[in-house]
Amino acid sequence: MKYDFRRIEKDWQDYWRDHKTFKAVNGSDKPKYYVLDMFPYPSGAGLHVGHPLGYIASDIYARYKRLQGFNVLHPQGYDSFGLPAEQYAIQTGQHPAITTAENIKTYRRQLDQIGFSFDWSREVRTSDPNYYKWTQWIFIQLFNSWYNNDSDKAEDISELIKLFEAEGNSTVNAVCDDNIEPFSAEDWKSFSSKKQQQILLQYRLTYLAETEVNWCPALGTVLANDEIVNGVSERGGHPVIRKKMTQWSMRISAYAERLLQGLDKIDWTDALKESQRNWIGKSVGASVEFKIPNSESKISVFTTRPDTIFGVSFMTLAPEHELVSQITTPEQKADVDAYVEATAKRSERDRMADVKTISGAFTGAYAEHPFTKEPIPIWIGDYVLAGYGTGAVMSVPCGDQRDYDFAKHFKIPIPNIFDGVDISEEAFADKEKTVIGNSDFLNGLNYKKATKRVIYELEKIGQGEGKTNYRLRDAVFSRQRYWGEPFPVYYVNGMPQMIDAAHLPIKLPEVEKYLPTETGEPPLGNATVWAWDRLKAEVVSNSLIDNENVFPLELNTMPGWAGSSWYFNRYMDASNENEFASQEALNYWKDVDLYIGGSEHATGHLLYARFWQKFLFDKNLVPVDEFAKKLINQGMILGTSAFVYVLEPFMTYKGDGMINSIPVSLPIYDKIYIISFNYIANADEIHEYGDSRFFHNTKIQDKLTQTIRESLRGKVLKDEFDMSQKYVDDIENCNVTALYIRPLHTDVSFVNSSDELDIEAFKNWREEYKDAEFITEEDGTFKVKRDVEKMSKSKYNVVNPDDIVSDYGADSLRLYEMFLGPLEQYKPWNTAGITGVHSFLKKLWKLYVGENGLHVNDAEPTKDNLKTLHKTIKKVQEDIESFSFNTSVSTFMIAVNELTAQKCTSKEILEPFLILISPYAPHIAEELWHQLGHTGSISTAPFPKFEEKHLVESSKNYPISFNGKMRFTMELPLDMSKEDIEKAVLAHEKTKDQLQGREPKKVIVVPGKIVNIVG
RNA sequence: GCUCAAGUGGCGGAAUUGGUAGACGCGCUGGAUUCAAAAUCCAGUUUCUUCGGAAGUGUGGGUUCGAUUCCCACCUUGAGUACCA
Repeated sequence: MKYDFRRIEKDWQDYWRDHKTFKAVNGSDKPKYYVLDMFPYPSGAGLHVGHPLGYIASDIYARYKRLQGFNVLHPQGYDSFGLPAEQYAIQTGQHPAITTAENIKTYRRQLDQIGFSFDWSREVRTSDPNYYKWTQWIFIQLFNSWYNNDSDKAEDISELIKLFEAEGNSTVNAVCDDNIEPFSAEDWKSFSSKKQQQILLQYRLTYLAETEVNWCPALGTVLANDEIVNGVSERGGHPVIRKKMTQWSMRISAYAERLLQGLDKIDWTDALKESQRNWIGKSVGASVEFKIPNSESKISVFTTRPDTIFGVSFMTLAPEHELVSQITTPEQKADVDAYVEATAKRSERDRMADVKTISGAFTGAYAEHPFTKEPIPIWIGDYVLAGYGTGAVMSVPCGDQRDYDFAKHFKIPIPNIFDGVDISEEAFADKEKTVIGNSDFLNGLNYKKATKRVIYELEKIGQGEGKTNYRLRDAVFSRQRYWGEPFPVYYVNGMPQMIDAAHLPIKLPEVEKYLPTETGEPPLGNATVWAWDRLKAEVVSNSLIDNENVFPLELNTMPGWAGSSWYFNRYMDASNENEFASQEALNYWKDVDLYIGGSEHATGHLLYARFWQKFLFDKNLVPVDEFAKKLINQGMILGTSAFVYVLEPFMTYKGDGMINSIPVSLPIYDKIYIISFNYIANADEIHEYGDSRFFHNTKIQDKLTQTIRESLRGKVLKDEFDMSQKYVDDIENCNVTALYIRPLHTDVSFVNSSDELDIEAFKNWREEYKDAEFITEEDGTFKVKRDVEKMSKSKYNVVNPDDIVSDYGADSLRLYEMFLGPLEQYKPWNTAGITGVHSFLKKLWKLYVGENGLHVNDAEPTKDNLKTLHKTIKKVQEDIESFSFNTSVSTFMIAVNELTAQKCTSKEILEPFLILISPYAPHIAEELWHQLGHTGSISTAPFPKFEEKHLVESSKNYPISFNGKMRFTMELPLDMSKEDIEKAVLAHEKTKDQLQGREPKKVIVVPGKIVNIVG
């Protein structure tokens, strides 16, 4: 009988489905264990071999825990709302609901054939109205809550209203908008309803406000900070600009401190915690208020170094700071306006790419030092960011390098306030060594004492206080897209009103055009049935809006992370129609015991989900305030791409109609090698910024191209750095600016086995390169260069798991993915290696089944049999518990090799061995288990018990080393005394050879381990 | 720039309370089987070597009887973050 994996895998997948083998029940005598994967976006491309890596690991763990006697919850679902699904729908010109359903079908088929032990009865889809009903419901809870700093938790908004009615807002210690105006109880009562609502919005945990947002014209939507990478959108790599828009936001900043503290009690990787800490960005210091003489305005700054306040020689405001226009003197107006305008023009990416150029302008205004009362010139400069702190800094050039550079550049005095420190070359920023001088009451104090003292003095004069600042900003929650959760919100007199929870879900309306617009009009604006009838409590036609009780509905939709911020709770009670999950279910499953997913969600999903969980906890809706006890980031499986190189003069980037400077990370290109570092612009677009000159001259460009071509012809392309270094001189001599060797991804179907590219086929495939000049090898062939990178359809390096499963089977795929290397590590995929695990499975099969059927019998196991089994149990158990799945696959291979060599047929050995391997290769294990005569699933068997006694040895093959180097081994009894071991070793012939007549200086004997002779 | 992680054969990787470096697998070489191929099985495979051995875990130092493992400095790669006051 042969190992017929196709038949076996299908049979057992059918069995599991028909018998609902992995259905988890809420409540059991067994202890609970919740194993969760980050649910996938069902993208149109389907799964590639990288996707199941984490699922396989979690599945092994879930199956292991079942064998250990736990009641295991191991669910799966789809994060089916959001940009990726919608972008795919737009590309293919279909409705997102249709493509999403199709994609989910593909995903499900692909997942099923890998043999996961998911409980599909609990499947969730974030785009399902029965699911997003509760996303909307949670949104309403957030709207109806505020953050009370005194109780340090979210409370009902009605409590806040009571406080306002009783004593105004002066005694309220809440997290709220910075620009809140104080009012009394009388004031509150006298306010119009609209004004009251406006004030409440400044306190609510989700609120509508005009904020500066990251607007992405190409995607037609705003993006959250974590959705932007290197100044361009994470999805598609489109430019992002700053824009003021009225948007829903989440007051996540209220939870900054608790999100930070909570990290200490969860078992997540240090790297991930570090990146969340970084994102929260706590810094402790003081806020200081600087008065502007003869003006109502004050400048408030945040500083971590209040101790250096006597070193302030100027102040700097961000160019966008609201005071700039007010305080600028008429003489400086032209300068300041020009600078503000120039800064506004620069894209985020430009600003990021060019942090070295110092620029700024003097406003002509002066502030007053809080202690010395000296006038302090007020400058503006783009090194101060509008979005951090107050958008203004007190500049202490002697203590901060950026202030120092700015002062040097604009010839502003640099007073020294540090004793015994030379600041003629650079600023002195070492807090630990600081001794303050020239600073009145701070003289002679160190950093700690001076900080304490100065805060005391500032508070005394009412011009400052100790303050903790967080980098974490409130999260923008509106998207101008179609494929997302609609807000349960309608507007009366421009003020948002929540729809009563009883009427949820508010279903996504049908629209004719669901494409986003570049101007920011949300697609829901095209819906004709999208108004709220308050009396009937239903969505009605827009034409009725003039009626007394019919109001417009919110046109924005929620971002992709809305649905993923609480889905782990829904799995606990996925079909509940009355609650997002019953308290009974929530109290039983509590939290995720093991969460596996990618590290790319560190500052997005994983932070937002923690935030919502803490909020739900505050509202007594969930029993724990951290949703996942342990989290593992699986590494990415990389694909091998093939490149061919083409010579190209640099093309201007016109994604948003703007001219950009150096393409630091232009994602529109696959990869760019810069030969020279200037820029060719069109003749009518000549700019000059700082040191980088932009000019245009086609003749020079042509000459350069010629030079490069001639230099490169016949050269072997080895690595891009050498290349650029080698030719950079030529380029500069030509006075020319830029040229690229551009690598193009190649479909491997044009590449033969010796890596030669069929250039004609390639050119037909990518017609735009019909006339391009490709770089050849010395022998004139077009060879591709291989490089390992992220697997992606656009890189033509995708390996489809379907092919692997059909050629080698799911068990081979599962074993191989684990065998590839440590789970957390990034590693390249190489299909060739799978034959190793596949032939292992065949050997495993042969161990149980011979030509004439099963050859397992009741033979008494030998000592060796028992030893092999028990050392395997020990190692595999240790490995699973430390998530070292790659080494347990090796252990299985060793065990099968040994048992085969031992000709083991004993059921007593082979049965427990099958249980051991069943989490990894469940299909073959079930099949053999069944053939051994069992009727139920192997997943209900108990995990074998390790017994030390089978591993006890009587002798040890001692390594004998000389000066630490092992030279030979000696078999000696383990109960031999140190002295006898020494004697036996010294008497050995090879010892004499090694010593060559010298006397051993010292002999180290570690019984049971090693002997080392120092000679 | 800062933070973190990692550097071991042709390749993926194994080995840490410091104790036989290269497990396991791929690839490669030779052999058996076969008309042949696939499949399977056996042997070998870090480098150098005068075949006795010797060197060897990014580089240079240190601690130790003994270091891939601990300490210091540096180099390289990857990831994250970036004028955060």
